[in-house]
Amino acid sequence: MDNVRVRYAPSPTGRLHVGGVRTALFNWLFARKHGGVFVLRIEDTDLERSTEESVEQLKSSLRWIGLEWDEGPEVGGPHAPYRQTERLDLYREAARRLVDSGAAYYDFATPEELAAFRERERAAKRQPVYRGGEYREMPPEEARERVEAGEPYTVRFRTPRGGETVFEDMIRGPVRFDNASIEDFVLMKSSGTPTYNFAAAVDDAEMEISHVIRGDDHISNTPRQILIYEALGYELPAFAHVPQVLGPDRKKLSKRHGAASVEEFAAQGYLPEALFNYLALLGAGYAADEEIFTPEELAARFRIEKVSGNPAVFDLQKLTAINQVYIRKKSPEELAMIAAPMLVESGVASRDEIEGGMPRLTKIMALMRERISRLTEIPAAIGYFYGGALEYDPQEFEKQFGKEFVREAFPELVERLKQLPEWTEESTERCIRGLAAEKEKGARHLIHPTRFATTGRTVSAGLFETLELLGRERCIERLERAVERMRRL
RNA sequence: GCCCCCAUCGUCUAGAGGCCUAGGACACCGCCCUUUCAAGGCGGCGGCACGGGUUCGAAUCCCGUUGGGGGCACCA
Repeated sequence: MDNVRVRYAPSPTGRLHVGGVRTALFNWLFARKHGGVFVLRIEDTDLERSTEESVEQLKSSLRWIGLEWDEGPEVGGPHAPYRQTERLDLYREAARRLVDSGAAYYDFATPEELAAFRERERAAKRQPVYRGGEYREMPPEEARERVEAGEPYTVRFRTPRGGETVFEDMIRGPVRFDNASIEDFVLMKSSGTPTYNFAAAVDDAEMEISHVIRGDDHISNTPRQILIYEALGYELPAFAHVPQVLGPDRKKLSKRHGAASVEEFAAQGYLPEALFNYLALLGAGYAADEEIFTPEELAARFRIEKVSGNPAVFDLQKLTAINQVYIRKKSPEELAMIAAPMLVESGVASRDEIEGGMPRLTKIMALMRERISRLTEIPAAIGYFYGGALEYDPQEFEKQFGKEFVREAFPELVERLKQLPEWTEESTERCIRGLAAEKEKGARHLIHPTRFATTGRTVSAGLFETLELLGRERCIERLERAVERMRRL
């Protein structure tokens, strides 16, 4: 396939939805696979809802997840500008051509008249298909006069009354629509701005987009855009409509389901490469033998015709599982860099403590990296490596220290640990196992209370490596406090 | 209501008429490893929506039903 040019064309009316990223992702994958160009175009013709803030969010979300565009805002390109509000002349010019050729006409009906028409049709149990009423056949000279007189108007497409418009969807095969069901849709609004269908078709044609890959909510727009392409004399692109991303209730994924935008997932501790990998897999029809892939591998294996036509349910648990895999793939150094600001921010440790202790933080992350599945778990998971005395859950404390053997042997253990000439994983292990052996008890009888006393938890990484990283002073202090408290039981 | 799309374990999927006793992954449940957790290993539970055709043979092809999704704007 040569000269592949695809595009992602969001409207900046909110945060980037994961369904949107997935569509962008498929475009990107397709472009990479075929050595093509990935274009970003901002569809901001809805002046009411588009915001500059959304444009920025869109761009930063796309970059965060690793979808750099080859042409588009900021990076430029041969078809600049890439924002529809900066391309208005193009649409006006195209509209003029269509009116001149008779493919479109001026319509002077007021919104009230249109509403009345629709109501009448519905009352008569007919599907309202507006055909421009008297204006469709108004002599061009008369229409032009009224336009020049300043009367408000829209430009409508003169949809053929019969026949059908068919296109070959790369995912679904042939899709057909009766022209009779397509009304004379608006091309230019009375405000002088183009409608979505018109702007999208003109831009896709002018930007020489070869494959239009977009959400399946656009299927019913496709025949209109094809009609526009044809009337303008452009060669048609290929189309592929990818399904939506649904929540567990099979409704379109939204904030109600926990998170729906890229920013929300980032805030919840998901790694960009994990979201990328998961979303690329979702409904893409990759062979199911493996599932952890780099973007390059994903691109090499991507086949648009394998994409499922079926709406896919977003599975947070699976994303989390993949996230865990990617966390484990990160180096301890990288994780320490990520963890540092989180620890300061959550008040777990002071800035000085972190900055002076990066080697130690790195070791901590090496221990903890396979025990967390989201970045946001870090502060809570490693908090006990910082600070002094711990809070103990009274019930659990009693469970751990109420046993006769522990009450007898634990103070002795603490004494011996204090005497240790060096404080290492090996020395503490020898000490604890040694005492257990002397008492003819399994080492776990000492290991569990020691873990609880030093970490305040019943779960942690291996005890001896944890002790070493915790440091002698902190451990002894916590152990002695535990002994004291035990005596008060 | 009308138009369009879709239909394999709970979820994502493999499957392009015989390789299917329907395979994998996540989740779930056991067992193993073990100092707890995690990771890892082994095993288990669980599905072709339904009804008609076509065919020697259907998860695979056709029709219908049901179900889900989307669209029917001077929104995109």
